[in-house]
Amino acid sequence: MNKIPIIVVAGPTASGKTSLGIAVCKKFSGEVISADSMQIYKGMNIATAKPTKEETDGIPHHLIDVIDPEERFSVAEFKRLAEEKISDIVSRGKLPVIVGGTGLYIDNLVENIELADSEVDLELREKLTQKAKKEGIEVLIEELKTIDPEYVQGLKEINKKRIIRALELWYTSGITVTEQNRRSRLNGSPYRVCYLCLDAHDREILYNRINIRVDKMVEDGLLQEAEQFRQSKGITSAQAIGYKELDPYFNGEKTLQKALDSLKQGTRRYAKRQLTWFRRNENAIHLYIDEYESSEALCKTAFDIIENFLKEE
RNA sequence: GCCUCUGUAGCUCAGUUGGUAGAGCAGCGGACUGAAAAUCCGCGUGUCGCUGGUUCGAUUCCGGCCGGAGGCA
Repeated sequence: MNKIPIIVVAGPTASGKTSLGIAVCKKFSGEVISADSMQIYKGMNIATAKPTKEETDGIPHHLIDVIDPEERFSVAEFKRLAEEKISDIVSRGKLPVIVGGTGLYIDNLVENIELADSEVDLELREKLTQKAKKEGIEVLIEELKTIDPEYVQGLKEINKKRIIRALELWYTSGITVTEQNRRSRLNGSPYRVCYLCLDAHDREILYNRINIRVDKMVEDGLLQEAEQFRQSKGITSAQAIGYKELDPYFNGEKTLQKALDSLKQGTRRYAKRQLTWFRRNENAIHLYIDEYESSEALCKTAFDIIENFLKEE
């Protein structure tokens, strides 16, 4: 069976993924599938730097504004939705272009990592969280040791969230993380991927773009949007960078300036984590934004790479 | 012009009764399989303003110079 060619445009926040993705779509008659854990939510527009109607310029964008902020979402659901979109796009003779900064989502999709058949059990999760709080995480580690000793042994550090998830997986599906990890890659990927990743040699350049972008968000009404989500207190919006950092300002504990500084800092740290994620991907072709005179020059290089990629087969 | 205080990491500052130094914040590196914009783990990155002197040895003591703050004129 022939593999389906897809393009990925990844990279840290504020690196220019959106505009490159759109340029690629225009050039190769593609459609964007957003791989962004926050842009998927309705209404969270300014903080997540969703492309505006003008920016998209007629290019269809999928998986943006499809989930209510109160609703839970996960990699597994992302993969399911994205797979549907890919076959739809391909059936119409268009090229799927995955654009986004959520590395986990992208890699699960393109590497076809198959997760065990299990439902998320928020109640159980909460119970385990409480238990860890009261009796200490060590108790949970001991418990997990009897279930999946291999996983516990391989842990390089104690990460509460992952330990709880491992127990949750076992109690809801009867499968250990070790077993799931083994099974997840049994079926190879149905895709042939051209994985482009925006990057910068000089971190300062990226950080400056972040600072400018945040100031622009404020001009565009970030405060009003944050206040609106403050009322709803959805589990998701509480996580988004751009709202939680403004809480101390609304509570009168911080000046706006200070709150915005920590918002920028949070975004910088996030960008760093994204870079770490993408850096380890050997298949990614890194395009360094500070190697190019202009965004047109960068686009041209990307176009050449994609053209060659599509010619192969 | 004189007097006082001051100069140590990117920033704010400790410290060394003389044996080339350490906190917080910032930063850097890494992990990542159903919350991932989440959640974790690791790492001081330094001409101790410059220059002479004393000393086995000076960031520390002494002199001069330069920069900063304040006071008196």
